[in-house]
Amino acid sequence: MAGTFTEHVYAVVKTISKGKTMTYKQVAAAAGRPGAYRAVGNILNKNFDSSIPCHRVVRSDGKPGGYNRGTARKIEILTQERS
DNA sequence: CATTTGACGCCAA
DNA sequence: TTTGGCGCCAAAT
Repeated sequence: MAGTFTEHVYAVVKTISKGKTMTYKQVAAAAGRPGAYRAVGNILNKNFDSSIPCHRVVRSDGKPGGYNRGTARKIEILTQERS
């Protein structure tokens, strides 16, 4: 079990079911730091692990946000899984 | 060790 | 309703 906030974020994102999406705030809250939604984005940004569906994490505005592999790619994946 | 950055979020104008 | 500015946390430099 990870004791660091970063590891918790990874675990939470991995928990997101296919076709589902969670906001950065929800992920941060689930990780134990509801106010660290900023850090969540920064953590995922540096994360290049394909085992982590970081593309399932979106903004509260409904916008996809960003993606370390290209925002357009993220939108495409989300559209595919959401269908 | 201190400062800046960054895939955000919410409030005020 | 839309735009701008401020605040937050963790990691990188």
